Amino acid sequence: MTIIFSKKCEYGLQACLYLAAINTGAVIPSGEIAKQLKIPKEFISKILQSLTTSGLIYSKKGKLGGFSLAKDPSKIKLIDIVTAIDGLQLFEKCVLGFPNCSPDTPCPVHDKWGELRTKAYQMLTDETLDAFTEKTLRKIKNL
Amino acid sequence: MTIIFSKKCEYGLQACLYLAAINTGAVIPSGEIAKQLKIPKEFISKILQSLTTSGLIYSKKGKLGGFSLAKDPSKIKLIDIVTAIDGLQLFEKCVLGFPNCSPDTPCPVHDKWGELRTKAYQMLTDETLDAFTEKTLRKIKNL
DNA sequence: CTTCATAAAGATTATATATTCTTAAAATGA
DNA sequence: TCATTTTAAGAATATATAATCTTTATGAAG
Repeated sequence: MTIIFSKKCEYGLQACLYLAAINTGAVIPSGEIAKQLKIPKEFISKILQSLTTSGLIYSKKGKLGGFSLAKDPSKIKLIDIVTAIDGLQLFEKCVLGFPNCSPDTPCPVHDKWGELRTKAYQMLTDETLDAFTEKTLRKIKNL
Repeated sequence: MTIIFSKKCEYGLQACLYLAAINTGAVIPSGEIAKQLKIPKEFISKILQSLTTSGLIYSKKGKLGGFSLAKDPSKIKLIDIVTAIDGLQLFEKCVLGFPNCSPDTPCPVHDKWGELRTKAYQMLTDETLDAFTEKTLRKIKNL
C-alpha cells in the first residue's frame, strides 16, 4: 500500500532525485540506479523509459548506455514527475470518493482537504530537484 | 484511482456519515444505503460487515434487518473508520516510498510531509460524526 | 409453520497495479 | 566485422484491490 503516489511514481521520484543528486551529466545504467536505490532493475527501467517519452529523462542505448535527467535539476520539479506518472487526479478528485465534489456541492471535509491539497501541491512545486541534493545523498547512503 | 483512502474506506466513510446524518436509531438495509449513496449494494454490505466486526456498526439480521451505527455519532470519529478499514499506514509510511523514513534518516520531503500528515490526522480526529450532519445531507441530496 | 427479505460468509470473477521475462535494436570497443 | 552491454518494447506473470455471486442463517410477520 502506498500513501498518495503509486509505486511507479514513488520509484520515479526516487530515481530522479538520485540522478539530480549525483549531478553528473553522464548517463547511469538502470542496474546502477536499481542498486543504489535497492529497487528492482527491470521495474525502474520501465519507469524511466516512460519518463523518457515524457521528456524528463534522456536515455542512451547500447554499451555505456543508461539514463540521465533530460534537463538541469534546477529546471525540474517533483510535480513534473508526479504529473508524468500518476497525473494530477490527486489534486482533482474527492478525498472521500464522492462524485462532483466542488465548492457548490462540497463533501463534508471539502474545505479542510482543500487546504491540505494546496499545501501538498506546494510541497511538489516550491523547489526544484537541485534543492534536495544534500538530503537525497544522505538518505541513499543509509539505505 | 483513489486519493489517500482505499475505495473500501471511502465507501465506509460515506456510509457511516450517512448513518450518522439521518440519525435514526433504527437499522437501515444495505439496499437503502447503496441507493442513497449510489454505490454497489453487495460491496457496501461487505464493508459494513467488517465494520460490524470492528464494533463501529451494529447489524440486525432477517426481515427488517439492516445496519446502524453501534454508538452515538458524537462518539465516533472519521479516524475510527479509517483505522478499522485501511489502518494507520498512511500516517506511518514514507510518502516517497523510502524505507525507514524517520527523523534520523529522513527522506527529502520528510519535514514538509510531516506537517501535512499531522494536519490530515487532525482532519480525521478533531470532530465527531455528528458535526458533519448538515454537510452530509446536502451532499447526498445532490448525488 | 411458512414465507419472505435480509445479513453473513465465503467463493468467484474482474480490474488495476506491480513485477518479471523475453526478444530486438542500438552502440561501443576490440 | 563481431562480441558485449545496454535500453526499448512488449508479453507474460503475480499480486492486490474491487466487485459480484451463491448459499446459508436469521428473524419478522402472516
